[in-house]
Amino acid sequence: MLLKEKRWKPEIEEEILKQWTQDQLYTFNKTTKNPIFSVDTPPPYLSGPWHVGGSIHYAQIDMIARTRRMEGYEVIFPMGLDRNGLPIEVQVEKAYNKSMHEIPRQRFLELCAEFLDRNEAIIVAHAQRLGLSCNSFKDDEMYRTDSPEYRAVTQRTFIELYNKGLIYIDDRPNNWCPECGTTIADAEVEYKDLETTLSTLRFTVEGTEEELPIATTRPELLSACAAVLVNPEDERYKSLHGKTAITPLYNKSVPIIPHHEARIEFGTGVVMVCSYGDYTDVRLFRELQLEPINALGPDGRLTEVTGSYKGLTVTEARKAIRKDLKEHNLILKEESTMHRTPTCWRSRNPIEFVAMPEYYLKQLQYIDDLRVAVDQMTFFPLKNKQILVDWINGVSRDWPISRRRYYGTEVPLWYCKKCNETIIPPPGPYYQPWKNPPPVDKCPKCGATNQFEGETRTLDTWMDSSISGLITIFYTKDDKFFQEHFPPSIRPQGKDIVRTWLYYSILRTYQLFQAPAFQYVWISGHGLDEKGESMSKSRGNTIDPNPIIEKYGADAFRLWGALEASLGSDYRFNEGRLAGAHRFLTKLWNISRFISGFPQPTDKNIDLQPADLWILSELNQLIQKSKAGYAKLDFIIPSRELRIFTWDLFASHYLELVKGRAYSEKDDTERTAAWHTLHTVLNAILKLLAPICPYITDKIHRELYDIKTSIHKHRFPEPLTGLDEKHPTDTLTQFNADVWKHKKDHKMSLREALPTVTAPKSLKSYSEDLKRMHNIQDLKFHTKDNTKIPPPK
RNA sequence: GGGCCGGUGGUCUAGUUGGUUAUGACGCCGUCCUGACACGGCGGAGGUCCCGUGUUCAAAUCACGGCCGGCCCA
Repeated sequence: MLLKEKRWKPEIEEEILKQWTQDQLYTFNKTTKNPIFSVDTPPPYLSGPWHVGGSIHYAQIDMIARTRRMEGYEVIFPMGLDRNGLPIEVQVEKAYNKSMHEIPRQRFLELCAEFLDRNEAIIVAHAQRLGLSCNSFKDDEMYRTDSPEYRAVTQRTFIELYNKGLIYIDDRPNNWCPECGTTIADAEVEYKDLETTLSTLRFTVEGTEEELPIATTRPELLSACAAVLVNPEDERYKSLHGKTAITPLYNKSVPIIPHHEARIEFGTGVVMVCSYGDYTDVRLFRELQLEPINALGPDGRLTEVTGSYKGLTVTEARKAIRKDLKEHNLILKEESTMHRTPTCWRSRNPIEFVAMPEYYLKQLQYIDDLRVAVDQMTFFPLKNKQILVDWINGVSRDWPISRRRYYGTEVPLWYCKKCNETIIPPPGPYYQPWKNPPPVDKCPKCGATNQFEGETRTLDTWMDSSISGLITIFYTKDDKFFQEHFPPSIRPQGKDIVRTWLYYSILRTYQLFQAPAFQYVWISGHGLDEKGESMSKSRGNTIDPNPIIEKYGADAFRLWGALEASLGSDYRFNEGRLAGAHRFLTKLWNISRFISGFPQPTDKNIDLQPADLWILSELNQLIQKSKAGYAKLDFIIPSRELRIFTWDLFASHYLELVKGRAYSEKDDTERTAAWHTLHTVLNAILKLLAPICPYITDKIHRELYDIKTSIHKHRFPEPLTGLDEKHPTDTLTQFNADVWKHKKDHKMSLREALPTVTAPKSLKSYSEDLKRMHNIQDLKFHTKDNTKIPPPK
């Protein structure tokens, strides 16, 4: 009963954690009669450990799960692990200093899995230490996006969409490294300032034959020039708007278009747009709907459209065309310049943009339906819904979903070598076409046998992660359950991946089920560093949560996260404030230690005194405000309310007020009422704080109130009925402050007696408690609202 | 370049459906061991609520413009 430890220490948390694990406290009970609430936990990506922002993010999501549990729901809160995709491949390639193309595919996959397993162990252990109440952390009960089961579901959805005619092949420019001979992803592109030659070429204006000099660093792409841009504000060229230019050497007509992308001060102020000199070109081709010309082939060499430069590499071709242009007197000027050049992180060479056939998922035709679906979901906070709405309004092309990478879910297709027919397998198993035989013996179109080629590409990882919500409610595993509990209740996530994870999840769910993907969407802000910049490995400003948890404990860390981050807004890391959160837990511990010295009365009929009624009435307000905050999933509200009530009202005023009664030797109704009230209030505080600080509340609650059942199996307290809501709280706290100040001003000890004090009349009912608290011999009352204390003689 | 969000004492932050002396934390200053807590108590100093204009009887709160910061996209 009596709390033994003098202080709350982080090490106690580890003992409690062991107990939770042993008791399997948070297991999901499918046969429950309670309403079910399902949380589509973001499966952490296993490229490295969490920084404090990541840990707080998950702690807050855990608060959602714990809140709903204490509201009476049976909660599905899975632990998933996102293991597909490029970053892990890059890590492996860096570690072995080899491209994945230089390693046998099977071996490469094994190396990735080894890295993932190592990172997974670290993250899972950390997630548990943080106090996450996921249903299970058992190895075989967490889901992994690279497991055969998960990938089979991803492939099943691909097959379904393919059969519906929603997937097609199209050419799109990709990042291409001529040195490595492969496509690389955007994430692998590094920008470097490299020296290059800026050549000013002699274009002419059609009709007038007027000279139009254009500076470019990519003369070898001249044959792929599709337009010429001038800035609309540029006075020099206003007369040319809408006219046509003739390219040198190729004598091709291209439109002259006014566009803000042309910088007046760069070169001659006129730029040529080619497929594809850089990202800007790629974008402009799309925006201006220009027809691309493939001057560069997938082999990294120039194509026949360039004429005599066919077969040359980019470097060779640039040299050759400059020579030819000079011979025809088409170069007006050449100068050296620094150019921000996209390069391959591995080979360090400039990359190219080459069009390649890739698979696309249709999405444009769904935009209107998605808007409707989005309006059927409730957003926490509402303002962050706008990020999604803006994105949906801006979607302008279909989603490219195939990747020329290895560590991902395979595109489940085979091709007939003879007639090029695409073979699509039936949904169900996990397919690896690059090593598995096709699902047919002979081609359904031409009848050829054993003439098949498996697809080698994989899917964009968002194809996998966008169905996590369905997995959460046992999609394909338990059809009845799935149908009864669709859609999943809530998608909690950061605002940085609204355009990807959230958008794609909504799109995919709609395509599969023609319904909104979630009931609720909860979108949080970012954890920033002390300076207010978001933490990232590339910035080098990440803060490791582990030393913090070791020093202050997970509860203090979580409480800080709750107090700091108002719903949907960014927050900054600040150790001093975290230490402040820790101090609150010490305070709570000491309050509990004090109260644990008194037995909890078992009597049914308690004769509550005015001071007891006062604090219980205040408690009622606390319960209402806290629960309202929890209902909004905005944890700053209950955490602040609890802090203020517990520290500034309950401890400072009520505890002092009832000490006389509580310590009384007399076994009377007044003492019983004090004991009863102390325990009632503490018990309620613990339950209200439990979702935020699961460790300390469980510990105290077990020691004082329920040794058998964890606080996390209990519900939030209900407000007490029949209490008068009107109490002179401000007058009471002000009176106490006045007395304290008086004694302080007169250098009196707090224990010292005061012969006479005159207090506001509204405090009359607390007379006995007040007299004992301040050691007042004669307490009088008057109709004024001030306090009168004669100075000591 | 475009979009979104924000800008409140030294630092960070609540409050923004407009309405009395603007919330709290950390830090700072002073003081005190009071029957749980010095990781505590009590008292105190410290603010043009980014700037400008406007709407209004009334603006931290609404509108417009600007400056600064963050994030995302291109």
